[in-house]
Amino acid sequence: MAETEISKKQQIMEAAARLFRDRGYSATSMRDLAKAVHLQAPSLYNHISGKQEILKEICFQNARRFAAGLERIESDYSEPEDRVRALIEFHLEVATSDATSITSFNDEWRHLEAAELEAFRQQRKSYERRFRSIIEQGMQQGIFRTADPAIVLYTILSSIRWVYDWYQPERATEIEQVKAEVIGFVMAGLLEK
Amino acid sequence: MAETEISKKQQIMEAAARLFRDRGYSATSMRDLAKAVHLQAPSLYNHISGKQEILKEICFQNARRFAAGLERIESDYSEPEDRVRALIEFHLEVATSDATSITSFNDEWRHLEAAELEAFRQQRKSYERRFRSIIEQGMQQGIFRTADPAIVLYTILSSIRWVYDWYQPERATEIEQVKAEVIGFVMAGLLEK
DNA sequence: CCTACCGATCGGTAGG
DNA sequence: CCTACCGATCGGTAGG
Repeated sequence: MAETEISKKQQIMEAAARLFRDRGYSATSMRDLAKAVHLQAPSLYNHISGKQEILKEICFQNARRFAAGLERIESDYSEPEDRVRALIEFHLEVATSDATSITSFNDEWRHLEAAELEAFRQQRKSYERRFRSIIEQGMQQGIFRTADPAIVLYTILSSIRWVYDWYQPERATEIEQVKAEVIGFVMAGLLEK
Repeated sequence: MAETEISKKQQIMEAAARLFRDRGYSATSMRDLAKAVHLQAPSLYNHISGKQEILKEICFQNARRFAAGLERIESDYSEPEDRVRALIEFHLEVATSDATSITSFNDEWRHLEAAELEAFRQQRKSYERRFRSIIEQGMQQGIFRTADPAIVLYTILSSIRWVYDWYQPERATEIEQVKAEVIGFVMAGLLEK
């Protein structure tokens, strides 16, 4: 049945994301993964073509998600300040709504094979370039403090990353506070005066 | 000869740190490591007791380094603002002087075995507690903006981390600029007004 | 979806 | 410091 097929593949993908996050791609065996979804290892191959495919899907699915988010924010807002604020909020939203998949995306992409690794790097580079040009615009307009845009970009992106490792669903009540404070902190570092 | 023994072990440790950074602990085989230092795999065991020992040494050596740095800064400075500034500069100095070893320390410690993992987590927790209490002091004194000290701590620590991944020795001329701008950015987010 | 099984590679030891 | 080699485990296939 197509319906159960899809659902089982989804289960496998989610279990894989969790295992990749907890142990890393290389330390996760297909037998570990099979156990997590109550299958024997060979049965996995009825749903997926291999370990590498799982990683590929996780990485590129998230790359598309970030590209789409950036697209949306660029069309919803025109001021650099609003755009950066929305981007930080977007990153934090993703971090708290789908933390497991994102930590694979953040940390395990280096285990992609050569061709996919290259494509992934290019997509990330493109994302960074667009984010950076928003920062540059804000500096040119005198809204942001003048600084090296690349340094500012990486500092902002990194400053968000701890949330992926730290966030647990039980802390749901705190998440709005976390968002507000991280945004406050970063914007204070960014804005002129 | 003791002298050559020490030097060869050092070569192994440095090659391992580089491989762990590039491929991760699990994806690095003892045969990879042997090749990097021009030995056959079994010969490694004349210098080290096993793969796990290498990771243990990298992680705890760096834990001691950070503990010592914090100790020194706490005795050299008394004002929270000076202490935080010095801590950020210290992290950036370590990142640029010994990037390979530190990325293992940052990312590969989760592959420590149970007993060491527990000890490592405790040491890190202790470091974070001391750093956080400096932040709390600054807030109580009205020097830092009032916020959740834990959120501020993790945001600061993360905002420094990209340098480990990004820094390459050829960029030595830029490093003073990177330091100044990261410190400027973070302190602007932290300071009242 | 399973059992049976493949060749490759793993960390590490024996013995010199 | 090497050759020879160990048992365990890896990702994945055959065949039903």
